[in-house]
Amino acid sequence: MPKIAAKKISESTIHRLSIYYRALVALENENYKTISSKELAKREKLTPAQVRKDLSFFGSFGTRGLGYPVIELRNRIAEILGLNRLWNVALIGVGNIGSALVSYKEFAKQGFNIKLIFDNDQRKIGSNHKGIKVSDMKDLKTLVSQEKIDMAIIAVPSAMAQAVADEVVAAGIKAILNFAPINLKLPDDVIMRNQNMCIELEHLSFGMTNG
Amino acid sequence: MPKIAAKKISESTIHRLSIYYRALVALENENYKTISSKELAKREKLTPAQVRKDLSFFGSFGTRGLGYPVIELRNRIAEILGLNRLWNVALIGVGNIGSALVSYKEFAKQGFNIKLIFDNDQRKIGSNHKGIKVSDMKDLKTLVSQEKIDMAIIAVPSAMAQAVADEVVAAGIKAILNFAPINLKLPDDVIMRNQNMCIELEHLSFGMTNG
DNA sequence: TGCAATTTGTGAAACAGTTCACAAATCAAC
DNA sequence: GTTGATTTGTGAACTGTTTCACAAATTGCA
Repeated sequence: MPKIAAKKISESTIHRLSIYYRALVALENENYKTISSKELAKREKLTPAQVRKDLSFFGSFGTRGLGYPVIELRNRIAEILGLNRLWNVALIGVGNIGSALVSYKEFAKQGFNIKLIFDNDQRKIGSNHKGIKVSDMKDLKTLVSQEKIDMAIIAVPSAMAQAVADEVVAAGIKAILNFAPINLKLPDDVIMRNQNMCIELEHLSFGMTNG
Repeated sequence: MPKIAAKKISESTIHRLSIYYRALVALENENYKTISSKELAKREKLTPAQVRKDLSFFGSFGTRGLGYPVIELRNRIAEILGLNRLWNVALIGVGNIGSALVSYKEFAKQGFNIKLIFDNDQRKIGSNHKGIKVSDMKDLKTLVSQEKIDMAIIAVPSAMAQAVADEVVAAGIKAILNFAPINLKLPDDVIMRNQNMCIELEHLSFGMTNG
């Protein structure tokens, strides 16, 4: 496996890598063989220099005078992002958000495979969601290690989120996507991303108020 | 209404404002009367200087030696973010994500009121979601102006998202929260935020791969 | 082969965001 | 009041990110 991130890669570069990846998938479908930084930038409302700088952190896979080979670059970015493998994901909490996520096709398409679902509501435990039986939270540790879970998605009410996060960490999971609108306290070796839908709406309302 | 943003406020500051807002609501419930930048920073894993700098863009509402008055600051941030009013929101697309959003209580709690739901699937039109009847996309323009809609949430499949966005813009809406994983092309006077859940998972898989 | 056009890769410059450090304001105690 | 402790508000320094600008590589065409 190639060594990456000798220099630290910025959050924004990683984010744009995901954007490039999607753009390249689209370009492949449109039968492009190569793409220049100029054109790629135009499509995604970025600058050509930014595209080149981002990609240059990971090596040089373009051809001067021609651009980047679409398929090769798409593969390379997939490799960098860790998308050329399957990730086993456990979903904790099968309320509104949780049940939407089970059916969200983009996850599976990118190799994120929701393998286990947990809840602590007795009425939900045992029920079926898209072919997955909801398990009891108390079996978390056992099942997570049995099923080799890599990541957890926390979609429980705010009040329970920290306790759930602690259990997830205790079960040995090192990556968490958190939908609860609170700031989880976690050990340094666990990576976490927050997905707070209200904050995005608030960004819009800020824009409308102070435009 | 007070004039804000003489200097341009950065995206990150706006984002942190939402974080401060939540922290202050929590502090109010814990009966804090004042809070120092030091303590607020500690709670949200930021630096005291950052907190002070962020708040200073909007005036000075702290007391030296004491800190910030919790209720007053919470109110002021609500005002800055535009949270001291109701926003009428139209939801377009009532699939997995869409129906989760209708029931998502945080929206209503922050004054984002989903007033209309649209879909183009005949089987869904007329059906009820949390007391809101799903309308036909072809009535978008009429209903949006009738109900004084301020914002749209687009939760339709990627392939339809641009066409839907065009209709939304034509209906006079100036703010869009987009859940489709594509880059919408919009006029300059329309503000838009993307909410792409896959990208956050990819960020985690990057972290796990290159940790 | 040679020449014009194109486009990458990358140091350097410019810009933006964060942290530092300290004067000024306030508080609490005596 | 005066003193000592605390904490804000903010220029200045610093750090990180983006953009610029150009040499080097490659293509396509004559």
